[in-house]
Amino acid sequence: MSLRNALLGLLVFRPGSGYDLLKMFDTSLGYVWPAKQSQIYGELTKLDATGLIKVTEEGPRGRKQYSLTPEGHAETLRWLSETRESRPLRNPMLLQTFFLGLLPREEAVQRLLDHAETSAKEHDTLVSLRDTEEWDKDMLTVCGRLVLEHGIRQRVLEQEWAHWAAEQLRSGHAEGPGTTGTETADADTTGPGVVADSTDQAHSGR
Amino acid sequence: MSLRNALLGLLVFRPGSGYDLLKMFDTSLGYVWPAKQSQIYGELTKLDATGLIKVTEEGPRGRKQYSLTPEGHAETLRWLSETRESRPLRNPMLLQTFFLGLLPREEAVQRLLDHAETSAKEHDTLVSLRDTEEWDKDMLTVCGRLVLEHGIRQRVLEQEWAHWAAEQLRSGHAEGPGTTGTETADADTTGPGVVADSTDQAHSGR
DNA sequence: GCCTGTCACTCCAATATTGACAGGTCGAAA
DNA sequence: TTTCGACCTGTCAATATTGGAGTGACAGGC
Repeated sequence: MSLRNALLGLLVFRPGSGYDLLKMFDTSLGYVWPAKQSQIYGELTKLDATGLIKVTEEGPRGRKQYSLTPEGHAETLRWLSETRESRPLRNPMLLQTFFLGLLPREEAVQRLLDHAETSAKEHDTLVSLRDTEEWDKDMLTVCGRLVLEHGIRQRVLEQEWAHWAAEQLRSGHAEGPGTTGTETADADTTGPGVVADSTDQAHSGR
Repeated sequence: MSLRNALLGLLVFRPGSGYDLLKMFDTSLGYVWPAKQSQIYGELTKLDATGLIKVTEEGPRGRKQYSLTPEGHAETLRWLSETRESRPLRNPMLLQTFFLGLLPREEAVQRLLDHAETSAKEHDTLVSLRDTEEWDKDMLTVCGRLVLEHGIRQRVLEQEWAHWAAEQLRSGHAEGPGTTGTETADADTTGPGVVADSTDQAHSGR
């Protein structure tokens, strides 16, 4: 539902074609809400049908320039004032981290360090983006910068955390299933009864 | 594709039913990869069909206990070693922030402060979770703690950032479209020609 | 005139996710 | 004994997202 609002939001500032919007997603908005071309065009069609935007001009190669209708403008303001229910965000990296104990310790550590390095690179990219003047051209300057700053801080956090986590594992409690060799894929990594079954499960043991 | 791996990952440690897994998503894994009941059951069926897991036991109320097959175990290890392509994560909060300039300044500031407060609450929840012993029962202790720590640091970041951002807006450059009244929903908030059109757009002006 | 690159849109199949509904079992308390 | 609150499984429609194919128009350089 938010792609829709992202598009409306962009169109508040200036009318634009699907292609224009796509470019903006690629260069800026996509950092916080990625969207593919097929999704953008599809959503624009729907928004047009709903009456939140309309075609105000047709250009060279079938180019359609969309603008907000008053309803679209209202909808955007409504959306902005709406209370967000803070649902947890999907994070593939953390998901993998959750199960990192299944890898041999050095590999697990390496994975974390890789993450730190990736984050460092992204950090540098964002910083140089911040310090560039061109930026003002296609970003919604003030608030765009807030978002950018968030990204930068985020990358710093990722690095610090990853190094800390790697250290945790290295100096780690010997406890982990840790060194599950790649060769023996035995099912009883944890052994039986590691976890006390809760309530009803006692049945199945019978 | 990752829900699948999340399920496999959980099943490495102990066999379990859809219901068991659902509970784990609700209490732990769901913080980094939310999933609904309907999705979990569906995915389990698919995994069973693929041969990555199998039913090893049937319990009281039609309960089916799934276990990993050797293939499932292998798949999990493969997934863990796989290089993640770091795609930007969707973040509704940042998306809204991007367009916060459309709200009157005080409201925008308030939104940010609300976010700080929400994060503070979540922070406390996570901290108390960390300091609880029961935690060890259903979490994959070592790595689970790494993930938890990430969550805690994240919430600290959110608070710091939100306060910083709020300050930025408050002391802000008067420039912003800022004080768009709620009453007059006029379309020309930005006025014409704010942004220099790039390349091809010149056509449309003709 | 031809070629290449960019612009610009449409359509589609596959998969992922949400939200809601439906239905049955068991244990314990009232 | 009934009833209630877990427990436990499923299905469905709607929507969101990904990834790609296919099409044609226009501009500039050769």
